[in-house]
Amino acid sequence: MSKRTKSMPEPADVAETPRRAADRIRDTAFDLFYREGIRAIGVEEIVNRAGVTKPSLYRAFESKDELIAEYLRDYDRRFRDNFAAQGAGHPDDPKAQLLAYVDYLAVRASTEGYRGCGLTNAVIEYPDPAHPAHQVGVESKQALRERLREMCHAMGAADADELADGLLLLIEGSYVSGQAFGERSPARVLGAMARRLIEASLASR
Amino acid sequence: MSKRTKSMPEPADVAETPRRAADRIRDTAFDLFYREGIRAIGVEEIVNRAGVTKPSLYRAFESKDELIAEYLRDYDRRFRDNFAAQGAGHPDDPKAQLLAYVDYLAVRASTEGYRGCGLTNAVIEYPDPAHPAHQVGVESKQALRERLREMCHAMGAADADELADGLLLLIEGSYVSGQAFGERSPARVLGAMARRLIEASLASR
DNA sequence: CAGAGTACGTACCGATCGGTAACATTGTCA
DNA sequence: TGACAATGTTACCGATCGGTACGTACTCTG
Repeated sequence: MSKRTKSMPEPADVAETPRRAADRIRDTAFDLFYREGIRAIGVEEIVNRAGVTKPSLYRAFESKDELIAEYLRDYDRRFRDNFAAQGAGHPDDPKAQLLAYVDYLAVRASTEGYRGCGLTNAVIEYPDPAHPAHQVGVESKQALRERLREMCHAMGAADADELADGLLLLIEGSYVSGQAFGERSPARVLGAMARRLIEASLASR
Repeated sequence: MSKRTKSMPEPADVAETPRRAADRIRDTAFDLFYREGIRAIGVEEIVNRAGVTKPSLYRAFESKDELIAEYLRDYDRRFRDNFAAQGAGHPDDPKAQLLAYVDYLAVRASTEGYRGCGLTNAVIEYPDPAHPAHQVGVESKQALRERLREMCHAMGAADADELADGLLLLIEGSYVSGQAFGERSPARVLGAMARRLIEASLASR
């Protein structure tokens, strides 16, 4: 890792600490919005912690609401990636893929300081359907529901849509319960419960 | 319904529109906090809608945080009452009591404009464990978990604690999903899923 | 080396936040 | 009638909110 020359900056070699103000803002906002809540964090705190200034924020983002929407779209992207990554070890086996994610979530939602799903939290923080935060959150949840339906159908469940909704309830329940119970979260039984619902659906085929 | 005499005011006969400023504030705060979110509502808006003034609020409540805690304690009280009321038709039948609440919730969480559980929402809005709103919310959830465990044990479930947590996940999932999906909420399958988990637990006895 | 364009900071805006001091008004009781 | 408690009125506090006008430093290009 040698110091790069001034005359030839390569984008890749400064990836550790983003040099662009917009990137630092994005990263800082992601962290603060997720951990502390969106309404709880003002733009002042974001720019302070990012080591930049307010005008830099408003040059890169139209408004705080737009920054929030950006954060949530980013969160959604990471979620989809992670959801896919957890099941990557089981190609063409939707049931195993689903259980892999569920088992992952059961652990993650039972760690101290867990803060749930950023998208779910956003929908709750912004109940107004007209607010971008609400909209992005809802769209992501609809996509997840659809994905679960596809998987349940693919695994040959008798009542795929119903099973998918049941699993969605368990998953969302794990998101929020993790925040209230910490290490002893009810989310620890998520895997067992998901298996019971799935088995019941596959048995009654 | 005759007009009461001035000399003998009865507490019960003015219940419709509370005359005391503190009561009006309490009722208005309950409504606004629940529907719009706690952080979204300022004390100014509360007193305006309640038709009172700010000093009246601060004569009755120490601070906004204390008013929030009061709101949540009130919410918890109503929740317990309602939870008991739904099962009141089935004395000495914990399974039927639980299913009665679950069936009630499935309908309520699938109505347009549903705003979930005020306590769950508060825990999400105030992730800081030191904040009274977080604490009251968590305490209420712990009590619910304990209640579910008792009921699952009483109905003779093989793994009562595990089943209780599974049902808690379904219930909490219904609270939050109702806000994202409205009428077509996954919460509509809550009853069917709860029954499957319960039957599985009772069968393996 | 000049000049353009980009990236950023200093300082400030009006509005609203939670909260309070001082005083006037009302209705209820003795 | 007169005391008391409850409420309203008005005006204000410092802090923070989201947002912006304007000046400055750097870098790339001619």
